[in-house]
Amino acid sequence: MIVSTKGRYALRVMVGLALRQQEEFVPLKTIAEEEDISQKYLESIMSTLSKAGFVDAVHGKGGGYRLNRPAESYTVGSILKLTEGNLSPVTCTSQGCSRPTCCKAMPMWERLEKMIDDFFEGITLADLLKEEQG
Amino acid sequence: MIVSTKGRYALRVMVGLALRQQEEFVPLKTIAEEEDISQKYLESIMSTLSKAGFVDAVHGKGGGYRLNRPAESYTVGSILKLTEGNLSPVTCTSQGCSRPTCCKAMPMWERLEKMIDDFFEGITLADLLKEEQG
DNA sequence: CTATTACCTACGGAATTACTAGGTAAATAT
DNA sequence: ATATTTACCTAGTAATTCCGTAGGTAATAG
Repeated sequence: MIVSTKGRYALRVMVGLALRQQEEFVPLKTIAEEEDISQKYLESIMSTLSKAGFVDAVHGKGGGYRLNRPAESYTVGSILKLTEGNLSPVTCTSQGCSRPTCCKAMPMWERLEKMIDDFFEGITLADLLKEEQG
Repeated sequence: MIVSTKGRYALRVMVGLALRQQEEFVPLKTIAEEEDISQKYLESIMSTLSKAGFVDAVHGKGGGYRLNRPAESYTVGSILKLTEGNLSPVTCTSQGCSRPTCCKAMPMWERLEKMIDDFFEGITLADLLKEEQG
């Protein structure tokens, strides 16, 4: 599997924040309850998003997190790459091939990786907001 | 990651067998040495391929494994699905979504899964044989 | 009947994933 | 000031998956 819970949670949280635009700061506790994610686990995810500058964070009462850019400017790819590390479908492309001189499959893996990257970079948070719910 | 060593080894083995067409039976030991894969680990992979009827196997001297169909008839997708179980990029599509009624990302995951499936089903062992080596 | 091969069940170590525990620091309200 | 509310930090841990290993049994050929 390419995308673990960490990346999927991050995406859900970002969608949730995008629904509020940049109106207000939303405390972690509220996000965790709304998204039904463990508060403690969510901390580490928000920390990643905050350090990377994807969200603004303020301490104290009335504080919390909010987006600092419009939803159109966040690609799904950027969020997933940040939280997952990378989106390589095989270690061959991310960590090198063990048989570089003879691997017949390498060109295929490279094409696949590019296809997946293009897919995720072509979708923004704003696109996700438009989706019909299941 | 979508494709683990198990699937990648299986693919390499099948490519190796395809190079020999259906001329001869190749013993596991030979395959393991050529592909530099642990003999014991390879056993479990060959067992999967054999049970699924992807290869013929015969015991005893002069025995081993060989393809039972032309290389064009094996899609990469069929080999990887067999050995990996599934090729879902997220558990949401393979094991169900934890928030089916409100997940904005679900349509995206479904599109991605289909894209990956189409990709792998569109490539055969014969296509891989034509690839230039790295 | 011996050598060579595939086949089978079970176990084990390492890495990754998905959290949890317990505190500190900053901002605000009173 | 001080209490409350929030984010931030370091560390640990349980569960799962991945990647193999160990040790045998069954079939085939010479």
